[in-house]
Amino acid sequence: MGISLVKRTITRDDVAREAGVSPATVSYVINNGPRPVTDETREKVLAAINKLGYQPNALARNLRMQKTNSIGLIIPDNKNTFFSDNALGVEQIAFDNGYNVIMCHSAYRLDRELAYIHMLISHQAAGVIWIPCSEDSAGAKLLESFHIPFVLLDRVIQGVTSPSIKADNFKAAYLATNHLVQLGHRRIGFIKRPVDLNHSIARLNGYKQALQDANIPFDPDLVVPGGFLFQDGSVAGRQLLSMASPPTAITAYNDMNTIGAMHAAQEMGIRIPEDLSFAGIDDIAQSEYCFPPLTTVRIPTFEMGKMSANLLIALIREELPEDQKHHCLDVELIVRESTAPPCNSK
Amino acid sequence: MGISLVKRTITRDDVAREAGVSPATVSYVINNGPRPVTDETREKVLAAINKLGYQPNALARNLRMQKTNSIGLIIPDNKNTFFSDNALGVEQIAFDNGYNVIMCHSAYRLDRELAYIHMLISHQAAGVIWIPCSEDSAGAKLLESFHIPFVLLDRVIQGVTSPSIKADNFKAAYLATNHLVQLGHRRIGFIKRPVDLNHSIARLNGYKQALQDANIPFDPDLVVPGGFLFQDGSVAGRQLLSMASPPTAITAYNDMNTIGAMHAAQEMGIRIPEDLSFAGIDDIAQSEYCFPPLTTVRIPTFEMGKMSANLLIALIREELPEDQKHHCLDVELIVRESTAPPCNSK
DNA sequence: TTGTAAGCGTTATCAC
DNA sequence: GTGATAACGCTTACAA
Repeated sequence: MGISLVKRTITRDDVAREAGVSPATVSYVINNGPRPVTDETREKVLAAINKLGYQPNALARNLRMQKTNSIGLIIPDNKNTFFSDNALGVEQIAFDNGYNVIMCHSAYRLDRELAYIHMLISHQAAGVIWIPCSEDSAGAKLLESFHIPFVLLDRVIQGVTSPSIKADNFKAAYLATNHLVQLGHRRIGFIKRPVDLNHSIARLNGYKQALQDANIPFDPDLVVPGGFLFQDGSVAGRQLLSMASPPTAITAYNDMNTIGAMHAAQEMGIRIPEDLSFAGIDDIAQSEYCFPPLTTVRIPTFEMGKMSANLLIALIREELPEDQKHHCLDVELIVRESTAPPCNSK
Repeated sequence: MGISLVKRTITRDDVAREAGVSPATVSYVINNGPRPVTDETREKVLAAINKLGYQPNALARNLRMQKTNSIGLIIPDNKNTFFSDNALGVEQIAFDNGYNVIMCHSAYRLDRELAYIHMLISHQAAGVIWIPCSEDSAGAKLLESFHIPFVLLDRVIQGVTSPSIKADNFKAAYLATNHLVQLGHRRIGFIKRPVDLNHSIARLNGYKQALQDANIPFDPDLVVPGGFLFQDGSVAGRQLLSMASPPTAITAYNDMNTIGAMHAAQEMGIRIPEDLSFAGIDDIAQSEYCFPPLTTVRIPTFEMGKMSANLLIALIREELPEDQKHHCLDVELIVRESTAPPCNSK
């Protein structure tokens, strides 16, 4: 027994009746205030809660309190580990602080993004963490008009001054390119994002700066567009490698394209790293799995997620100092080298 | 203007006042029923809604209706693409049906799982999709006692009769192993899950059956435990390859371990596929990125997520026929072969 | 066809 | 220290 089989919710009034106290007293026990309760009464109430298996109704509570513990997380694609890893960081901090996360996938579509924003407003979300899929500001305006705080993750929107978190994308590309420069390469191919956004432009600039610092002239022919699929990187790689004077090293705005290009090179029978070097930026795929090992710059996605949640919670609690609204997280080069014997040694 | 700058929520009563009608009429317009409204009144109401930027309060609505549109999704780890891909499928179907998804990460911890289940009960979740991290039935009992329907994804819990979705794990391992058998291999190593669960036992059995069907005696020495990390697969691979009489082909209960083992072999300078073949089962990493190309069995994670959401929604609507409660999704072998010239041709 | 009002399960302000 | 009771914003039965 103990478990009710009738489909009627057990309310605070039931608990009060069972414990022989008033409904208000039950609230005071549950919420540990705002008024004191004698230990004896408390015991009675807790016993009744236990016996009835009472669970407070968060809907009623939130309606009354005029606020919720829900935060919306809007990301373009959970299949992409860059986003899902961010999501994990957000969830972790949210959980630790008693918030729950409503997952919203825009699928890179503005209409879905707006639909979700309407939903979040309707559900009285306490705040939103958002990786926008465009620079459109309609959603931001909407959230602002309903006084729902939000944090922009990885992207920016023109004219929106909300807190933001990003990685040091310039440095990421700089480090990857510079690693290849240090290996002695002077013709370094770069696969760029097919449609440039703020962060991909920063990466292209990092590439250019690393070349410039090494007194290597920038050759626009060595920059080719990749794509969002692994195969796109492969195509871009083949394009670079079939040039009259092909690069001796390749990097890209993200690892999906780096790995695709590396794959293409391997299919072409080119020896890596003897005849061609690679360095990546770890957005999406897990470069760790590559062979030969691939040196990459790690983007701290999980940390970005955690930080954005911390920022949002501070914002909700109105405890966020103005000078801590915008953060750029540092990135780190991870050198991976093969201990494998040369290819033809066996 | 048009957007209120005072932090006061605009309610249905405000709309009614603005439109010069009663609050009830506003509801009838918003909900398209249950009573008819003249076109003229409707226009007035819609105009007022628009002018005031009114958004109905879902909390109040749900409290009144005694039900919500929220479904809980409990997964162990969103970083693992097996789970995040499932999540994407769930979200897609949920969105299409007007449900929102509350993401709950158990991080493989029972206490977190239970904490989330309590949260979902408290929030009056309409249903739950759950990839349990253990065979403990406390959470299931709790959900049942609150009459919250749930679907078990990929796992089963002893004594729990809720609807379930899984992949044909037996067939997956059978296909992978059989692929290697067809290539002529007779000593095939298998990396098993360190702690066996229902699905990993099915995979081990699939491996055994494929051997048996080819009249290859089962050699327990060829089965070694892997782990949850890429490195674990690498260690297991080295273990197999340093045997007195090593296998000529290797497969594993998941691709994390397959790829780890393949990596180990490459580090050891072993030529693939000339001296050693691999076949995988695509749970986690994206085998597509491997070189040499890796033949794998695709587990339809996205489809599993979609199907579980469809099942749950039918269950919520009490429209789920008894004979459609349990589903086992088919799996498919994806043969990938290299077009690369042999390793030493250059 | 439309208005009025009860009630969903809470919290918090009153009295006692 | 505790018990009644008025909101919170909505849906819907009932009244007009």
